[in-house]
Amino acid sequence: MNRIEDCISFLTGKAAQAVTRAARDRLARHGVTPVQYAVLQVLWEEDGQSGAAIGTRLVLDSATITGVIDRLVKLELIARRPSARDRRVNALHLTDRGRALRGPLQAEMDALNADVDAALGGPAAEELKSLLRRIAAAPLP
Amino acid sequence: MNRIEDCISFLTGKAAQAVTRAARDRLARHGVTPVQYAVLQVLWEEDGQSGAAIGTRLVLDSATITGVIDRLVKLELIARRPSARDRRVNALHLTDRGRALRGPLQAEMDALNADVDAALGGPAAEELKSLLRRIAAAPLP
DNA sequence: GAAATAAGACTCGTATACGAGATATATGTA
DNA sequence: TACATATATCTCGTATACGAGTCTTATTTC
Repeated sequence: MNRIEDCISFLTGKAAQAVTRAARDRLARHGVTPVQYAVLQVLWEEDGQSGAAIGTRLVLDSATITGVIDRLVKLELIARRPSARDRRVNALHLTDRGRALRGPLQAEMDALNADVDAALGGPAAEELKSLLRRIAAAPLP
Repeated sequence: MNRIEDCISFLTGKAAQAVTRAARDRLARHGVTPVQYAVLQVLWEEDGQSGAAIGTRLVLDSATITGVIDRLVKLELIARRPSARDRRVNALHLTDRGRALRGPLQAEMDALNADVDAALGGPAAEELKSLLRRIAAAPLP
């Protein structure tokens, strides 16, 4: 592998960088980041989940998820509420502002997905997604 | 896009996360990170390049490349040497230790690429690389 | 040649990302 | 019940990543 541009880790990183930049630009219009969006998306599906549950779903370390939640709380998009069942847990609940962002943010991300479809062509985009899923799940030694 | 797992930005990010983790584990045996490896790879090709040239090649902001170079200097793998031609520039030169890492580090990354080939199958891996290049180069609005 | 502009490197602030470790609480087992 | 273990969250330190701004030096333009 003589050229860095042929190295799989460089290629995946730069593809993610390009897509994440587009996502960041779109989401920044609404004051949130891509990872913050991902957490909100999980809570829009089911409110009141724990940080650990969200971290598992998004494949994020507990140290990382703590910081993301801190900033979402500071933005008043979610709130920590102690769980009655398990006193180690803070249940995460959307605020009204957090709920209100659902439509606008999903529209931005739908547009981004459409942009990628347009750039690659629909079948190639589906093929890419399929390969990305396989790589993300592959057990690399 | 109702599920975060179907969102292209999530998929590219998680694929990159998986591959980068494998690269980090391999490179950590030699005390360097994936981005530090990328900088070394560029210098192995041609020693004495500027930070700006490397940043352009690796698609890294000047703020980012400064930090990476700082750490490579601290590791004594490269050294900053003022350029005679342009006094704004620090030419970056490999040290003996930086040169000595070429074989071992390239072997690690060759092994990683082989792992991905094995996980996806050769043709699928080539197809993935091709799609990743297209996405990285796509002009997303 | 002087002024405007551009480019290289750097600093600062913020946001992931993660290893390591600390604390509090649950859970399983002897 | 007592103890060992596991889990949820958090803190700290380090490393990208990048926007914004500064400083110095080149280059362009008039």
